[in-house]
Amino acid sequence: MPATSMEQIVNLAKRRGFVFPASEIYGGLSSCWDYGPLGVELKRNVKDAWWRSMVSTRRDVVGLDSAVLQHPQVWRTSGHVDNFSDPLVDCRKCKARFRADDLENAKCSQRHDAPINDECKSNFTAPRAFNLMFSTHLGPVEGEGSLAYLRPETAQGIFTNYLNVQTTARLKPPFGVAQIGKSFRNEITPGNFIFRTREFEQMEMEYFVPPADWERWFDYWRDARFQWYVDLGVNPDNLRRRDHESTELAHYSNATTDIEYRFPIGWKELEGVASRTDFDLKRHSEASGKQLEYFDGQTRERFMPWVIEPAAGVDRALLAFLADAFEEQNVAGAEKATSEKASSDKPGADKASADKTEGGKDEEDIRTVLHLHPRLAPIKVAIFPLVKKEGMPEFANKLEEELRRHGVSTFYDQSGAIGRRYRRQDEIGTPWCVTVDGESAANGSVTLRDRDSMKQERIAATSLAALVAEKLTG
RNA sequence: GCGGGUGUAGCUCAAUGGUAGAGCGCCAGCCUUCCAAGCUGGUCACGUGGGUUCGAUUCCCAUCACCCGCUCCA
Repeated sequence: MPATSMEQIVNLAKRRGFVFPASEIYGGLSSCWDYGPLGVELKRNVKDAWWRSMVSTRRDVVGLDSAVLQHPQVWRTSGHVDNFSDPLVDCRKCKARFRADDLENAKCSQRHDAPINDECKSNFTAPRAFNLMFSTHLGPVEGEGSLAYLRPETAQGIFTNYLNVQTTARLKPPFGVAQIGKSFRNEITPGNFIFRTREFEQMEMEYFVPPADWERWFDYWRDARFQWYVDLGVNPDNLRRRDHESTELAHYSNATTDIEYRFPIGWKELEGVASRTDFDLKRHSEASGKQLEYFDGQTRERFMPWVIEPAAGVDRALLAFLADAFEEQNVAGAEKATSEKASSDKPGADKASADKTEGGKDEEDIRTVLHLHPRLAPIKVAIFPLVKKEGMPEFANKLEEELRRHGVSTFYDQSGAIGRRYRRQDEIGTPWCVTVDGESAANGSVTLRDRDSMKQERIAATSLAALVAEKLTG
């Protein structure tokens, strides 16, 4: 189990404006969360990184943004109306929950996992149906004809647009269609902060391949998706792949691999890479009467593409990035050493530093750092005038404007000691801090401080924008 | 949904049947030339709704939310 607890993440998220409980002034709403100023930047950066990796840098994948509301027939065809609802019963005695349609295989935990008997059944609550899809009504009149569902996955919008996209973008398999957007599932048990919520955001890509090649592409995407997290700084030791047992496969899949992350709450699914076979296109073709097979002009062959789907959750990816980046360092010893060294040049400093050492002997000095990948960091560069005089604030202001013009997200802070300002930025994952001092106005140089190494270097202020851009793309 | 726990300031925690206090943070000022220094002042809370009571943050009930288990997914 990782040292970081979910509580620490939630606290930091609240304290610094990443994530707030939704409707908090009214007591909150179950498992709903709002993203604050830093959270929304982080989330955007996660999505941008995904889009860049899946769409922008590839010629074989295009994007799509389909509607949350689709024709109800879409969800009947996709199987979500039938397969997304489970009748459940609870045992009043042993508090276990069973699927009402699978009592044959249920075990009673109170009697050493013996099969449940009539005595158990007498303690059961009445079966309740849980349809995981949210329903709503289109138009002012509620009736059969106006029933609509909020999408439980973004994928179906891709399948229903398959022909539109394939023909207009003139694509031939293998090719992919990517989409980022909100989905909704009326989960029986949401919880664990933003890990499982009823409203959540997905990053899904449907990759259409010739049937004979499905295994090759399945392997390809499993590797590629795993590597994506590693490239964005996630410790590979906290990542693993888990193949689904045949019994746990979704109704549309013949093979699925989960990419799991070691969250503070244990190993949990981060992303699923599923082979969806030709299930969706075939069903939609049958139900709509539209020909969705691909005709290969070269081989003169006609085939229904198979689909490999990497489907990631934005919110849980964000949670994983936060958890993985989180570190609390006890720097009491290290800080003392440097401050003694620094102050030894000054007369009369020995006594003061000795007092400090004694007073802080068993006290902890915790430096909270988010080691976010620079591309994910909500703020790239923080700008500090060393003191509020001698033109330093003015110089710093101009530098900030310059950086913002270059699209670099910045934060200006002139309040408190310089060390405190560094700590503030460490806590929200800002990779670089720039300090403007007395020399800056004279020779245009500033101090660049690195979050992870805490090293400082002297650079020309005018080179900063290019330097940051290079580090972000490199 | 079921069982257990929790709910006081932005965060971490106190106290109390007679109307709440600390540390940190934050804001303002002074000071300060590179890793949470110091001084002064300030801001901010009893989850919500009922009940008992002269009086409830405290006791009771309900409700909401969060956390830990039981089950499902991205």
